[in-house]
Amino acid sequence: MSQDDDLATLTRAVGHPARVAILRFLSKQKTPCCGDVTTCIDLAQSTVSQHLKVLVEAGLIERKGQGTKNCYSICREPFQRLIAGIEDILAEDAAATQKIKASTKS
Amino acid sequence: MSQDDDLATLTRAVGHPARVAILRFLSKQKTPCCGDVTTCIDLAQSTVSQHLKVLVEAGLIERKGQGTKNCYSICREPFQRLIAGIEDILAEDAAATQKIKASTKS
DNA sequence: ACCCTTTATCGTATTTTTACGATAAAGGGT
DNA sequence: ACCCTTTATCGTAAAAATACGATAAAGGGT
Repeated sequence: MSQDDDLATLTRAVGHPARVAILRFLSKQKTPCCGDVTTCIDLAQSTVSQHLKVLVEAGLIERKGQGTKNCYSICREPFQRLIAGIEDILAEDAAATQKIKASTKS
Repeated sequence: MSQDDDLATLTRAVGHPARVAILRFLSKQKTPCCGDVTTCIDLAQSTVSQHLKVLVEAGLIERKGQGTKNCYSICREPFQRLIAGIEDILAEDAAATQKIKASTKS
């Protein structure tokens, strides 16, 4: 997977109000189960489960099956990768500016 | 617009490989026009224009109509907002950890 | 004035996303 | 063993995203 695809996958997974809310909730409440999330999100249980699946498949969260109660928790690494990807885009801007400055100076 | 909605809008706008590629290109090449982007992206001109529109509407890039040649450039502020939003989610995690540590200690 | 380039928009088809209810699987408690 | 809770998955309907060609608008050059 290219870097662009990776960043697109990560941002797309975050890119829904319900999923942002879920991520924030997971961050506050450590490893809550699906039901905990559902009561806080005002969406059907199946819909919440689907959003959780999207986040798991993107690698942003992790499922820990504890019997009948599955718990979820945030994975920090992909978020760092996301931030790094955004910063990388902005950095290329800075690099380009640098180049222009250098060539103007000479 | 809530903070969650804002972050969702920003990440959703980034969340497509073509748009990531466009953003990266805009960052390297300062204020290129639509045609410049089109030749680099291998998509129809109308499709590229549509992607540019998505990015403009999210506020991530800016259009500067220079007559028949419209030029685009990156807006840095919303990217910072995006990063801040992600960091905010992770920070709540840290804050929660802090709380747990504090309560365990007392 | 004329043509040519550039690019946004329109119309449209296809695919994907989103949401829900219903159902099934999987344990936990008694 | 039985029921009850929990939750993923299936089926499905509606909405949104994605891509393209065709077209129109808007200047630039001669």
